[in-house]
Amino acid sequence: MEEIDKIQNYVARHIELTPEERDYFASVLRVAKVKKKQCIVQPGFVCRYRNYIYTGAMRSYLVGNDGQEHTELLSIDDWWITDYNSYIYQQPATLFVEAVEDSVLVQFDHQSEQLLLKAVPKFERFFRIITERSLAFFHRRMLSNLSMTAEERYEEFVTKYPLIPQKVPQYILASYLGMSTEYLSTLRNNRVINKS
Amino acid sequence: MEEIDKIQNYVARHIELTPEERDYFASVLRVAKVKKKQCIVQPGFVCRYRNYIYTGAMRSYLVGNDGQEHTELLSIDDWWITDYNSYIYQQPATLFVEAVEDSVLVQFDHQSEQLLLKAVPKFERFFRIITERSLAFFHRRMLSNLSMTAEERYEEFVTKYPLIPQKVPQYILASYLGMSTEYLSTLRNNRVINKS
DNA sequence: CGCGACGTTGATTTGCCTCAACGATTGTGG
DNA sequence: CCACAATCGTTGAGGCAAATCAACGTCGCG
Repeated sequence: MEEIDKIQNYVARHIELTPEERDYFASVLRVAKVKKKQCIVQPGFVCRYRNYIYTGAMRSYLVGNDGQEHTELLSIDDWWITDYNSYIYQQPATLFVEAVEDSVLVQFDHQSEQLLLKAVPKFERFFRIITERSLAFFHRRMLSNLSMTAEERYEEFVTKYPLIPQKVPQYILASYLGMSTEYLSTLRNNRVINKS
Repeated sequence: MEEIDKIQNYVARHIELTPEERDYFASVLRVAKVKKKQCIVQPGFVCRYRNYIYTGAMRSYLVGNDGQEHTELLSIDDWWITDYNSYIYQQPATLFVEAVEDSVLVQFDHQSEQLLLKAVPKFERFFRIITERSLAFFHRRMLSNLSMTAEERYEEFVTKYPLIPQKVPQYILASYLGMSTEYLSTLRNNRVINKS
């Protein structure tokens, strides 16, 4: 299957596997297709899967006490998504994980991941590396949120990730960047005026 | 040395080492003592070390374009600190890493860490686990910053980490929580009034 | 065609910042 | 051991970035 091939290539960029190891790895994977707006994780239920996005776009978000949605992570092809705290500690989720558009995922379930790590310790290295990169990403985002204004965060986002705003409705982008939909809307219009 | 013993115990909680592996590990470590206000990392220089805090308290912070300090991470004994992006990619730092009080650190330099990973692959597992936890922590902090008010973040912080506010001056706490010193000060006083 | 999802716009409000001045505490050199 | 200067916290006045509220336009889809 092409979905499995793609993630095999992804893994091969970081560690070298024997054909047997590749086969074993493939055997623990599972492909899932989700429709736009469908949720694969909900608060209160333990999150079973770490999801590699083959195609599509997903997001994880929290519904606050005030009823507002706050997007924790926006993720597109060749990236990952899950309720991270729920997945690694196997505790009830606090987030929704939802398809922003029709998507195809490759899923790792938690128990198989543990078995895989025992059987093929090279995967420790694989997960170390991708976790380090994800952490470095979150460090950068944290700094942006602490030190930049709403407008600067928006500008930074569209220049760093020009593909995402094309796929994602603005109310989601706004909730990811930590501002209201209305404010993002006025920012975008001021922007057009300033540029001309 | 007791500093080395402590980190050996820390490691032993996650992986089992042979005596030879323990000795090799100890040989790549280095103990550093830093005085309050001393910086061990500065913008523009590549960050050489990952630091385990034996005793003391450290922080990493960014000086924004406006000249304001934004504390990325506050860390005390038995935790870690570094300019993460600088360390793992070995690129020039953007942060200061400073001692909040006199501290004793156990330092891993980047090159030795790579050699250690080759020589003793079990450490892949060790770093995977601590990186996962750190990432989970950042996910939670991200959500707090997106969904909570300044007052709620302060309340959460003092109940979760009651030890830290005792060690850390308020202007640092404020810059960690993403608010001004003055505002944190008024929050604390309103709080006293409301409780009585 | 009609409804729901999404984006926009303007008026008003507010959480938090900035600025400025003033105590309190700490530490340091003479 | 004291005097003086930093460093740190507090308080209040005023201001601004961004939220909220409300109403309306538009598009896509069942």
